[in-house]
Formats: sequence, C-alpha cells, structure tokens
Amino acid sequence: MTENNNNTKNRILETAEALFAQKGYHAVSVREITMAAKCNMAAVNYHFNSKKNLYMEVFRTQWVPRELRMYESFSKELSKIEPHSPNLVIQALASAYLEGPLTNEELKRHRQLIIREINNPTEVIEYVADHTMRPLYRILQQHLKPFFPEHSNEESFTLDILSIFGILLYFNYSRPMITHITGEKYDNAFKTRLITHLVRFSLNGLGANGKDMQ
Amino acid sequence: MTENNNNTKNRILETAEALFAQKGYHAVSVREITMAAKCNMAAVNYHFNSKKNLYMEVFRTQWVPRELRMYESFSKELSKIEPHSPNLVIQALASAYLEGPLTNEELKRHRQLIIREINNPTEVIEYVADHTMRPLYRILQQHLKPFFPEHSNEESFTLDILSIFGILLYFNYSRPMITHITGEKYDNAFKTRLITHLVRFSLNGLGANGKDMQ
DNA sequence: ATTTGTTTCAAACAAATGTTTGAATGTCAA
DNA sequence: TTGACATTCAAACATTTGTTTGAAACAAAT
Repeated sequence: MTENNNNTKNRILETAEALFAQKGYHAVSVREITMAAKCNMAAVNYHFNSKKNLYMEVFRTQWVPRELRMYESFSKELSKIEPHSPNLVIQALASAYLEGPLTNEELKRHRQLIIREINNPTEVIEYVADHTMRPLYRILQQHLKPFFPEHSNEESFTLDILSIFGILLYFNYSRPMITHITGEKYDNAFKTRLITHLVRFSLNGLGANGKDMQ
Repeated sequence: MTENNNNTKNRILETAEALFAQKGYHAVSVREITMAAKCNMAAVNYHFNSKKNLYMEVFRTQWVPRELRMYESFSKELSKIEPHSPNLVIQALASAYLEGPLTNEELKRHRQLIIREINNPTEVIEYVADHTMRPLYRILQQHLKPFFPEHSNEESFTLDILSIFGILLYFNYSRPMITHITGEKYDNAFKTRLITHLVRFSLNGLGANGKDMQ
C-alpha cells in the first residue's frame, strides 16, 4: 500500500521540487508537474491534498533532510581537522554551500528553492528556519565564537554570520546577473576562484585577517 | 491627450510597481492592479498593451530613473567630501542603499522589485543591467580602485564589489527571515546598527582594515 | 474467485486568468 | 455646436487555473 505507488508520490515530489525551484510556485501549474512526472493530474490532490501542501511537503520531506545531510558532511569535514581555525571553518562552509556532496544541478535547485522561499515566505519558512537555519547558526557560533571574543554583544556576531550567508546565497541567486555583468561563464574553474574569493572576503569581513588565524 | 489621462497611466504604473514588488509578477492579477488603481480593467491593455509590457514599463519609466536618482545623490554625497577614503565610499553606498532619499516604504519596494527580477530574470534585466548596475559598478571602481592596487586582475576586484552588493541586497530581501532568526525588530535603530555593521564588514572584506584608510 | 482497499485515470467542475470588444463618455480644436 | 479623437467602461471572450468526481485498474488477503 505504501511501497508501490510511493513511486508516483516520489516522482511528483522530485519533479515538483525541480520545477518550483526553477520557476517559482505560481509559475508552475499542477498540470505541468504531473506531465513531467508522467502521472495523472489528480495524483497531486490524491497524494498531497493540494498544490500548496505539495509545496510544503517538498520542504519537509526533501529539502530539509537534504540540507541536514549537508550539515553532517560539513560537521564531519570540520571534525576531521582539529584544531579549527576560522579559515578552515569558512572554507568548509563555502565548499559545502557551493560544492557539497550534491551534483551541480541538485545544488543549484536546492539553493534556488530556499532563495525563493526566503524571498516569498510562506508558512513553511518557520519549519525550515527551526530545523535548518537555526541549528546551522549554532554550529557556526560554536566553532567561530571562541576566536572572536571581542564580539561582546550577540548581535554583532549574528550580523557577521548573516552577512556571510548573504554573500553565499547572493552568488547563487544572482548567477545569471553575475555572468551578465562579469561576462564570465559560471563553470567549475570560476566556481573554484569564487570560493577562494568568498573565503577571503568573509574572513576579512569577520576581522580575522590581521591575526594568525589562517 | 497625454496630460489628462496620464493620471490613470501613472496610477497604474505606481500601483503595479508596488504590487509586483510585494507579491511578484505571477501572484498579481490585472484585476488586482486596476482595482487598487481605481480604474477599469481594460486600461492596462489600452495603455500598455499587455500585463508583461506593463511590468517592463515599470522598470523603464519608474525603477531605472529612481535608481539613477539614487546614484546622483550618492555621487553628490561623495563629491562633497574630498579626498575619499574607502570607508566614506562604502558608508555612502550603504546609506544610499538602506536609507537614501526615499521613504522606508519606497526603498523597500524599490529593492524588493529588483531582487525579484534578479531572481527571476525576464528580458528587461538586460536593460536594467546596462542602465544602472554597470554604471554603478564603474562609479565604485573609479572611487575604490586607487586604494587597492594589489588587485592586479580585474576579476578579483569585481568579486569584491559584487560581494558588497550581495550583502546589501541580502539584508533587504531576507528581512522577514532575519527578524525571525534574530528576533529583533527591523526598526530604524536596528537599521542604523546594521549600516555600521555592513560598512565595517564590507571594508574588512575588501581588505582595508589594517591600513589607515578609515 | 471474491472481497477489500488503494491507486490511477479521463472527464468535468467552478473559479480565475489576460485580453478583446463596442458602446459610452470625455476632451478640445475648428 | 460639430467633428475627430482619446479615454473609460461593463460585458464577454477564450484559456488556464486548482480541484473534484466516479468509474476503472490494480494489489493482496480471504
């Protein structure tokens, strides 16, 4: 009962995620999803009750677990190299964000989707924030705070972390814009240079460049 | 012929911009726009031929000129205080982006709209890039480049500039997210602290903190 | 083979979408 | 005032939207 046709259900979840990420919620129709998933149109309402709920289920069953897997690979990467330095922490974060264990296409989808949700918050944003963003913030705080005791107040540190996320997300969501401005292709070579830049800029931004924390 | 009913045309342009910024192109209907603009539904097609063209006209006649006005006030601010320092340049840029000559609500709309367009590029993005982003990039290059001769290659400098934009835009587009994470209200006091932070982080990021460029 | 419950399907549903129409209203110079 | 034009309007247009329906197909246990 739950094994066979999960096939259809999963196919819908996957194609829906790809399409939502690519075009946004309103620009994708149920017909488009079910066509791509090669199933009947009624399947969406049968398995998910509504288009809106399908959108939320994409986050609950696909996006959040994938993001958490990314945190694990990020944490594992960190635990490999003790003791930490801000440089290594940021390096690992940037890699996880721009490379990670996923393929290029998966990663692009993954980031695009959350950027759309952040930009157009629905009720699912709270679930996502509680299950992924806040935990990640705590991980980073735990690993970076010791190096920056001068951040006496919490807010200053929070803004630093948020700024780093800002840059990381920006270089995802404005990909077309950036290639249009710089005239460069967003290939792997560029991405490598991008990571180097992001790490340096973020580290500098944190105020870690004068000190021997590299 | 063009004075009287410009009233209607302008009302449509203004309400359309507000709604597009608030909800995005697909989430706004022509009926919604004309209701808010207190005019007949057919007025959109009469004055703009299509909804899509109305969207592009919003950029051509409203958004781009407003952005250019912002550059002027930014440039004027800069020319007031010679000689420049990176600190002052970034300070002026951050102020222009988060405060500027516009009211809070206008500025929020203005940034939201371009963020949506960047995130969901249509054909108008090229016009916007050519008329606003590239010129602004040139202004910044002109004022900042002299302080960073170590940026021998162009790309490195470009990425620095883009990163600063990334942070600035991020703190606009993820406003709800940020208040949800930090638990703080996005009021004027917070905004002031935010600007201070952004200037420091960006300056550090550029690599200008060790030197006496403050 | 029959029953039970689940999943798929084509068809239809009401509601909402952007656009078009043609008459009515307004504007203003001749 | 008349005529020519621009603008507004209510109504209707054909499509597309998300959702529902009820029958058919399927699976697995009795």
